[in-house]
Amino acid sequence: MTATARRAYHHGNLRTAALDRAAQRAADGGTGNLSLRALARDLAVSPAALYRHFADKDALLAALAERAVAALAAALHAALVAAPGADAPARLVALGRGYLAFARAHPDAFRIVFELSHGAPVPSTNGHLGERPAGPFALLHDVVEALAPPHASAERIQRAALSAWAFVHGLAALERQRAWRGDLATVADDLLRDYAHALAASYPR
Amino acid sequence: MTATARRAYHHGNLRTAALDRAAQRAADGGTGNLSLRALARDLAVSPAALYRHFADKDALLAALAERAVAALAAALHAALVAAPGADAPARLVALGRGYLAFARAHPDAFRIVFELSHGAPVPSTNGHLGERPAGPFALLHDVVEALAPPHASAERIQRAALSAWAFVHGLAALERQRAWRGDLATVADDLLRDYAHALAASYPR
DNA sequence: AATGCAGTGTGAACAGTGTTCACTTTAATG
DNA sequence: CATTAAAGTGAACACTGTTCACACTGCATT
Repeated sequence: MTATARRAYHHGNLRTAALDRAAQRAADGGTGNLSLRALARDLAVSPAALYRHFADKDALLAALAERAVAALAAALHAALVAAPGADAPARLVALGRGYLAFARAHPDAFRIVFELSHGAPVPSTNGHLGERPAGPFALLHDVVEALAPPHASAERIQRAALSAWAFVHGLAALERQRAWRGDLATVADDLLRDYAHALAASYPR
Repeated sequence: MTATARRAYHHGNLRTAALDRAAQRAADGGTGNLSLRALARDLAVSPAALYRHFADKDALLAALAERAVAALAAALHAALVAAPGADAPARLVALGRGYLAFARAHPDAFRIVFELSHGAPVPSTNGHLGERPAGPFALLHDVVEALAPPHASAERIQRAALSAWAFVHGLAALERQRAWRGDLATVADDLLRDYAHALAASYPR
């Protein structure tokens, strides 16, 4: 936004170019195959040049993770928008499907969001997932809230949202490592529906 | 088991010594800080020596993962044994607690099991998690089966077990990255109980 | 308009890495 | 005892992340 984001001196806005290329390079080959020197080579730039924009390789990865979080949020939002008239359970299912689809389509982005190489603090769900949620988790929280009766306590909703997140995230993680012979995708879809209905049914009591 | 496992020539059973040291080194500092050369230095051995026992660094990591899977299975088994007279839901909760406790106590081992550096095939739950389960998943499968009524189809049990695994795994993953302010541990425990009861309640229908 | 000056990029260097290769040592086996 | 295959060595190669003194660039100030 300052002067950095618009145009640069020699190269013409490195940083974003570096991030683009890095994301592209991570897409095939994984995060492990990402080397600063190779990246610099791709950009026809000295290896040291990158250090004017990223303090560290981890900083580069962190910036990449930030982008990935935004992309995930956008994907989830799109999934909700694509199902406009649906009731709350259906919206929850749509959200879960979007989550799984994102994890499937961008495994590298998904991975980098949820496991910053050195186990760093991690923005994870963007901002702390605890109280006033923001980012991807906010969408889930809202849907879960809509699913709950009006008298449901905030804490209960919070917990339900966390539970749902854990469930879908677990499915994504298991699916990513092919821990199920045959396509776990369709099974996951069924489980997703079951979960949403079970959650909805759990409230009247 | 052949001659390798018992005793070695010069060093006295490298490989296991290397794995021990590697596990210990991964315990503090993470898998990323694990370097073959440093490992060789620790063992007072030439870097090339390790290549007589591991084709690759990834092979070393894979062997480490294999160990971790066994350790996880042992931990889960111990968790079950520690709750002898409990009914099925309580046993399921015990299993989940054991899983989370393991992920907490050995984050490195947990991580290496579920994300082999380069996204390799991954033994994950030991053998394929699909049909006749073996390893850690087998324990879960049995408990879920005990929870279900006799007329429940094998497929349904299979799915329920997968669902439970995904849920607990998701909790572990979220907890590992502190995606919840305050201790997610106690909340996770509650959610675990809720889940077990909800699963049990879902059957009569 | 000339002059600073901070923002960018360079090139060379350092330490450390995974991996290979020809070589020597070792212990068991015929 | 001689052979042989396993086990370990040392040097080398091609990389990597990171740093440093330096050179360039364009904006702002005098």
